[in-house]
Amino acid sequence: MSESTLSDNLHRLMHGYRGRLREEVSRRDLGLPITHIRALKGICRNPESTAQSIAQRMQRDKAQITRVLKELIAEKLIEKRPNPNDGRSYLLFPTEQGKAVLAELMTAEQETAKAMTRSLSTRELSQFADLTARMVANLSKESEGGR
Amino acid sequence: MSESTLSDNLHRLMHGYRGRLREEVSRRDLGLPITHIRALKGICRNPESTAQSIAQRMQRDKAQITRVLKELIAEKLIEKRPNPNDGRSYLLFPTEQGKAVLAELMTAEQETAKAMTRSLSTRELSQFADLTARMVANLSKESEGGR
DNA sequence: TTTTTATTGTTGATAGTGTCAATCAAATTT
DNA sequence: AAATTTGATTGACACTATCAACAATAAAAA
Repeated sequence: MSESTLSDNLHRLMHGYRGRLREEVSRRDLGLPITHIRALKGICRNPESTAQSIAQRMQRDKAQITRVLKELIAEKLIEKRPNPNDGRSYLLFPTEQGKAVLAELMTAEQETAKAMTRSLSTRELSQFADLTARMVANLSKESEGGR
Repeated sequence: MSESTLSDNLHRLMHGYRGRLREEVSRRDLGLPITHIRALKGICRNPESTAQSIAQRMQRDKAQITRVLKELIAEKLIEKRPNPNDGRSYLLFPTEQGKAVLAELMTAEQETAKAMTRSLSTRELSQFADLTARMVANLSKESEGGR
């Protein structure tokens, strides 16, 4: 039995993490879905962000990103201005309110991570980060390896 | 910077994993969504399964489970029979076809896991499993700890 | 036993997420 | 100039998650 608990463990972890984060977020009366949070974070952290760059960084469909951005704009957490270097695209900036909200969101995220990793040592945490990153890399680069 | 790549790493890993698994599954012309796969797996592995037990094991909403089961039944991968011990519930059984499909699905899952973990040693793999399980446990048990 | 409460499964409603295809405008290449 | 590519948007749809209400049955309390 338990031939591949890897899969189930991943699902459980992700589900648990997202649920807990949502709790922390709504406890602070920040009614933002997780994708919106991640997008806002990306925009705050990376100046000169465009819809395209956010989509790439999050590895999400650009259609999805367009909709998320539209909602972030509607809630006045970000704004977009024409990109002086490319008439097709817009640069994305957090508003003051957006920055403030993100700060709270980051606190919520840290609380969640803290609860989730409360029994892990620093060493184990960095091991986990390392392993995760390597698996992500394995999944993205297709061409090489055993195929 | 990078205060909490933990969150993003998890998202990326999960997204990558699910995408890859979906690929493997559809390559084999098994048009099953991932939740359905997990439910089928649970039913095959655990005799005497009920909707309730599946929902608990997967930590999913029972409404969601009801719908998934309905579809698995429609595709003749499982069947349900009245539970002799409880007039409210039904016992779930895989059909022969269901068992056959699951076998293929498990192959797909293993291929995916193999690709994802191709650069990890056995030791690292079990470390990862251990850390994941501990985090899941941290998230489920609320009461104790620092709160 | 009768009444009350809890559990199992179902349905409806709605929100969030992911993917694909088509479109328009601007940029780039030919 | 014409053709192609790219950035953003929209439409359509499938998948996933959550909540509330409900009927039937079971279990507990009175």
